[in-house]
Amino acid sequence: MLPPLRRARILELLRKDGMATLKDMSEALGVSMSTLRRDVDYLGESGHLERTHGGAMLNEDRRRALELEPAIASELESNAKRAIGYAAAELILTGQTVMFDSGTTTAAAARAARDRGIPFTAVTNDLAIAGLLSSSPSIRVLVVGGFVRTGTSTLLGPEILRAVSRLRADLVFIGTHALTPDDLSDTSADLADLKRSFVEAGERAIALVDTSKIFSRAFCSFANTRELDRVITDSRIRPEDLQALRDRVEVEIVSERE
Amino acid sequence: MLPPLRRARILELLRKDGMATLKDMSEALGVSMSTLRRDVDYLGESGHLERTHGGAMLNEDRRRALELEPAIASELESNAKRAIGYAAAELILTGQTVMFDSGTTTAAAARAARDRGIPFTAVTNDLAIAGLLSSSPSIRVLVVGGFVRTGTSTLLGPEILRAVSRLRADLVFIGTHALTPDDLSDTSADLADLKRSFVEAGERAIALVDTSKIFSRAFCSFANTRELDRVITDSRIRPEDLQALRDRVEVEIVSERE
DNA sequence: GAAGATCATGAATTATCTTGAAAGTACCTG
DNA sequence: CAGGTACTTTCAAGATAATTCATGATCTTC
Repeated sequence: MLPPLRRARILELLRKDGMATLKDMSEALGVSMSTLRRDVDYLGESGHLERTHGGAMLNEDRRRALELEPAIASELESNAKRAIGYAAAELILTGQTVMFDSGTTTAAAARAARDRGIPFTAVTNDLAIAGLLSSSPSIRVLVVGGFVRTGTSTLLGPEILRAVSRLRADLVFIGTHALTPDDLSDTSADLADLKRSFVEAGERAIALVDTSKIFSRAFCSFANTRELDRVITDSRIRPEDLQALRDRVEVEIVSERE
Repeated sequence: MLPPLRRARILELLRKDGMATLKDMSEALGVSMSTLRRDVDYLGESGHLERTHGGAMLNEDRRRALELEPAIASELESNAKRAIGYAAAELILTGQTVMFDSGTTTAAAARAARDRGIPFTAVTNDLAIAGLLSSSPSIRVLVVGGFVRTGTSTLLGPEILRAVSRLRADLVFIGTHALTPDDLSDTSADLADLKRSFVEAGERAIALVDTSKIFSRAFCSFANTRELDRVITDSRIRPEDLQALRDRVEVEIVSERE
């Protein structure tokens, strides 16, 4: 069995329950623990899954489709995402206006920003982010109106484009489905249009990217990396990718703690 | 059992009652006190729960921020509210546009409407209502943008007034803080303005009122009872109040089941 | 087409981590 | 303040992980 196939089947196994032990997987695939360990470590470093002692579980984004309990989802939120969110929140100054694109990485930034306790104005098209921020009395939260994308907490639509294009923000946090050294892209034209308008509305645009998304390409490009003011990602980025990216834009690498 | 799963299940247990003893949890999960103690301490340090002597409880702030829907599902929603919501949802016809005012009673109507499974378009200024409707693929959900009222899931502000005044709906469900035979009123001018625009935007306006609110008066009046097409309330209304109300508007009394 | 290099694999060894229990300490409660 | 309960610390056993090496397969290179 070819290694890529084996790795695909590991992810397939994980999709069943969201997590599995190494022992179970080695038996299911008929390979030795050594080989399986190497595969799982590889998939962990590339961000496709998360290692745990004795097993592995799906990457947060891939797990989302399984719709676990929110409390569980939050506990399983990756350290990388938390660290990226924390670094992003550090950039916010008192009184600024900050836009949060829809997504889990930007949600991590929103949570970290809330926990910093400084007053600022937030603008978002994500119901979950709005919910997170609403508990803090020092944060003014503006939700741009639009249609809910079924099964998600994202707001979309022409109304939103108009609303966003009228706004100016000091800081914009953008999530992305895929990032290459050249551009950022996402899965649908709707989303791409919206993210495009977010980038344009901000004085500074910061892309928050976890490494499972890095250097793949999705359907619709929505921004050039040179337009960004910074990319914040985690330390699992490959050195050669980092170099290619640094030729275009300032890159901040966060270290996952704990 | 993998450690992350065990920790997730601890949070799951806590979500049921809000708190639990270490002993109960160790038995429920089938792990030793030592292990459980380590997990609970870990979750305490990461902010997911609060330690107490002999047990643990869910972090209150986190509970609300994480999940908008379960907060409504809990005791907040009385049987009366459920019954009112059910009766309201019965009024919706396939393909109609329905506006949901912000509030727990209207949220009950939204939930019942979602569970009926018929396709319609919903308009709301409530994050929680949008969240619970978004899970149904047959419902188009439009969120009117605005500022979040701190500590609630209500959207407010001038943008929303403009947006609502441009819309037309077949049906509008209105919650109210207080109801007299003459008028409906609420606590702040902002809210009253908004509810006023909701009433005007709808072909038919239906007030959903549970009896704890009936026949009191709040600060700002926002509509005359004669403008309403119907009031839905529960059977605990006093007979003389019911009579006074029926002189002005059609009243539907629901019986609380269970 | 053969010799050498490179790589993937699995086994064996050693190191590290997790777990549960035991012993001692601090803390609530009556 | 006495008795029980919960907490902390420590340790040993088992499980998991990292490291190393031998083997066989594939790929280069001549």
